Amino acid sequence: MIEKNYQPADIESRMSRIWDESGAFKAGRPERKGAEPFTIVIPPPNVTGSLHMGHALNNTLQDILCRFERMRGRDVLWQPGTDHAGIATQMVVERQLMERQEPGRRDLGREKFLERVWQWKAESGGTIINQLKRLGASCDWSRERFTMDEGLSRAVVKVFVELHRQGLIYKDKRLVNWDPALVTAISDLEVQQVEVKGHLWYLRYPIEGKNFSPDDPTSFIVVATTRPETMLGDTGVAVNPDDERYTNLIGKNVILPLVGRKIPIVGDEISDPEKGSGAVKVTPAHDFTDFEIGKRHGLPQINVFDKEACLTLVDNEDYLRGLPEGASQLAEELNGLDRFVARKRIVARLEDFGFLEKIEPNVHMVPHGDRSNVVIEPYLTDQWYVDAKTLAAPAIAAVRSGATTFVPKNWEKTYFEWMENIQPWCISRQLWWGHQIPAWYGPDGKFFVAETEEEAVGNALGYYVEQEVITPEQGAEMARDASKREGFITRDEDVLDTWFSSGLWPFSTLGWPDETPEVQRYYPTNVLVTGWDIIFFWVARMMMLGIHFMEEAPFSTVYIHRLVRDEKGAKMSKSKGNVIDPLGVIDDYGADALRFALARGAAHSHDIKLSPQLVETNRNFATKLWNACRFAEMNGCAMPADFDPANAQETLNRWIAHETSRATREVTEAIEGYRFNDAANAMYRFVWNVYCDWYLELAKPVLTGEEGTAKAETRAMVAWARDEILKLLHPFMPFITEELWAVTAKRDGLLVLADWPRKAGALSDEQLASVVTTSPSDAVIPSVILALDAGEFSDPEAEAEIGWVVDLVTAIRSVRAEMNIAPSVLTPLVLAAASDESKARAQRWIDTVKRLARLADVSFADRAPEGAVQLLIRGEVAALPLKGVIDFAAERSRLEKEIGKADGDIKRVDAKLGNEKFVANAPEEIVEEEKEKREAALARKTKLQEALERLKRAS
RNA sequence: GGGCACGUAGCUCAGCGGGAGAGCACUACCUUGACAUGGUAGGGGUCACAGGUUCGAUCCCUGUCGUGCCCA
Repeated sequence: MIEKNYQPADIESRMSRIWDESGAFKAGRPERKGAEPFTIVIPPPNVTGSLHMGHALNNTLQDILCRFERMRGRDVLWQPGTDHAGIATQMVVERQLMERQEPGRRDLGREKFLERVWQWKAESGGTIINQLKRLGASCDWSRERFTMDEGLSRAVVKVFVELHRQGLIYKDKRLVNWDPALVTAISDLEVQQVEVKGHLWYLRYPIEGKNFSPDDPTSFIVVATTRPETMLGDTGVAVNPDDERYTNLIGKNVILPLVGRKIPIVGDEISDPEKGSGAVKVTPAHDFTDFEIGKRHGLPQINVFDKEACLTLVDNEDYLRGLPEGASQLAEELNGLDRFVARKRIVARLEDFGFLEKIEPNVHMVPHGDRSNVVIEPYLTDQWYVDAKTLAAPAIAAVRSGATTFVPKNWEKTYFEWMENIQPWCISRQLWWGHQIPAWYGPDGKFFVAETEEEAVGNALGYYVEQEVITPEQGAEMARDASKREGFITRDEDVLDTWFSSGLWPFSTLGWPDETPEVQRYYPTNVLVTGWDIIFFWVARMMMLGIHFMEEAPFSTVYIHRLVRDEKGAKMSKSKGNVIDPLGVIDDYGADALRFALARGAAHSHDIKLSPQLVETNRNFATKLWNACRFAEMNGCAMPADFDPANAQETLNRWIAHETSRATREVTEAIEGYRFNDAANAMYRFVWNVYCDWYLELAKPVLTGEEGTAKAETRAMVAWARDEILKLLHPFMPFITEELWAVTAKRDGLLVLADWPRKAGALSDEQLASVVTTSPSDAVIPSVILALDAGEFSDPEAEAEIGWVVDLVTAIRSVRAEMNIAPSVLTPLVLAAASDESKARAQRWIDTVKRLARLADVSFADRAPEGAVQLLIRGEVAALPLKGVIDFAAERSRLEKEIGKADGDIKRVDAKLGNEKFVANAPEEIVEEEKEKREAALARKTKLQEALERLKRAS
């Protein structure tokens, strides 16, 4: 029994439980052993995260695919889980410690702190997973994984060690993006370029050997910089070799103001004569461009900052080297200052001595850490790197060859662009939470990489014994007792970038490096679904590592969806306060409504603009479906076991079978093509505008009429079409459809595992195989094809008849509305000179048409009565005698307008047909169509003119 | 500066070579036995602009203008 009101909250909690208990989402269900697998790995959300609209969209789309394929009989594995989010998690736990006024991270020490992180994870790490369940995500929750799990960690170590052995992981001293607040390196992708209103400082650098005077331009060269404080680390000045102002200066030296360091002027193409003064200071240790310039010209790298981006000058050998007496005074004065305080001091000091020429306002992009939101410092450190360029080559090739394809295809260009310009990937992070790097250092800094401490230590001790640093006895002792080697052999403190482990996700979650049956069966996966904003995080990493270790790309398709924005098109952000919380929306309107709203908006070329109102609209759709099912129930609609829609006798029933078949085809093809919006919108139209608006309305007289075969068949068909609708809608609106499935009939099983309505002409792989194996000489048509032909239901005659009814009813309603005829007034209808076919149709539909068009009765006549409103329905006149009601002038102008339209059509077609080139060049069927159009328009015009004549006579 | 999109009804978007569409919003009427979270009807668009290709362009090409995003 269906409840009177649709209440999503009730249904959703109940269905979640039922699905969970049934094990419906589990991969490898025994009855699907022989089925083809369908695999999606979830792009692992951050364990600290909570569900935002982006997740809601991303997972709705994945769920549509999974439920669709599950209903098509595939063995679906949707692999869920979260990543450990090194920086974010560490920040969350540190904040928690602070709020609780407990000892901080450094006070606790590494081991204790990590215990706290695990404790936090146990308590709060399941948030987003539970939220995904509320959305209805049909993941195999029994297989949930976490990137710090034992197995996945083993995969990480193995990958690190192997890549290192292959020379694809190495240690290097390069500039990294350094976050001075979090005190760690971060990746390019964690850096946000933010437009900042800054300044351009023009500084005078005195030329060696000249007497510096601010009034003598030949005594100095002007450099422009956005970061004057870095001048302490300058080791050169670069000018463009083609810049005539400076060519004579190349090779000379300048004396660095305040510092006194002698640094060369070099010629380098990178210097843009148009920009600033045309000369730039070169600070190789603090700027990516300068680093390259420095390398080209052999300039030293002088690092003047510490890890927190405070000046470190005292005891800084690189800085002090070669400086004149008195330099240490400045060093002491500035030492320890924050970079922005230092900037002010240095600028003031430069100004005092006449070294500051001018300051211009300058809007420029400044890198910020996306977590800490502080300015990122290019910083010279030792870090571990992955040779991404080498790994990228096969990843590029996989897309070029079509082994992996992007949907929509144009994202491939972005992918190539990025992959072809990929930089070495810095994978070490100065954090505690994460996979600690499996490298051990000896006293001389030499490192030993191995999968286990035992192995690494063994190698190290062997080496140092051989080098006679220690005796064999000492070595044996240290090998036996870990405390003995403390301080001699130490493990690398750093951990790996979270993405290093996420990159392994498509196979580490399946049990790799163990040779599990799951790896065999579910790798490679079918599709990765992700937003374009993070294409490089997931796609690139998973592609590179997947191909390298599994010898096959991790997914054959990458579906890129757009972003969810607010109703005005602005990106949702906490600071703007325009965030729509998916859970709030689910509370208000239900998960099904949210999912359907997202799916209907998920077009390929646009971001989705979402508003609560839009979700409400889709909740209304759910209500509509609910009430349609209630209607069916109240009318005793049920499907006998042996019911076959293809054998229906009633035209109306054949028509809805025809329309259902068409909807099935549309929806199936749209999902197959990842056109979620087309699929959802096709269902919206079919349910509302076909099933509810016409089929149920037209069926009402039968359902409320006398018992008999027609009524029995209609009851069965109403139920059949309803079931097809529930199936077709299930991937989009799983909760309501499952509920309605359960309450509308006695079922063999859950809807989630029911068979997808067969698309006309589509063969399952199994069926295909059986067709293919049938030898061509075999005259027997495989039975499977016959069965499928029956499944493709088409009935143009039924379509024509119901179309006629629809047109008639619509036209009468329209004219009644125009003439302001009250609904309570029933009018007669006269069909003039009706064909036998129309007469027969009218007889069959008389009750329905009377009801829907509010008619008193229907009769036939040779011609329309005098003074009637005359409607043209599919070439024949239907008249409403409305003496006393009809406004002759208005009716005349209506008919004249109609005639005008017909005339316009004829003229347009005549223009075409009169054009020799058209007749000669256009395809025959188009010409034929145009001729038919002309005929039709002409016939319409003739009839309308007759009607007008009659009207004139009457008035 | 380089790249990718996108300018179609008030709004959000579909259509992408042969008669301009949907949803929402709006207007009018309707509490008719599934549904007012509803029904019926209606108004509303030189498909950004300019060229070109074509028998024919909202659709393909070029350019202009405008908008958004990504990378420098």
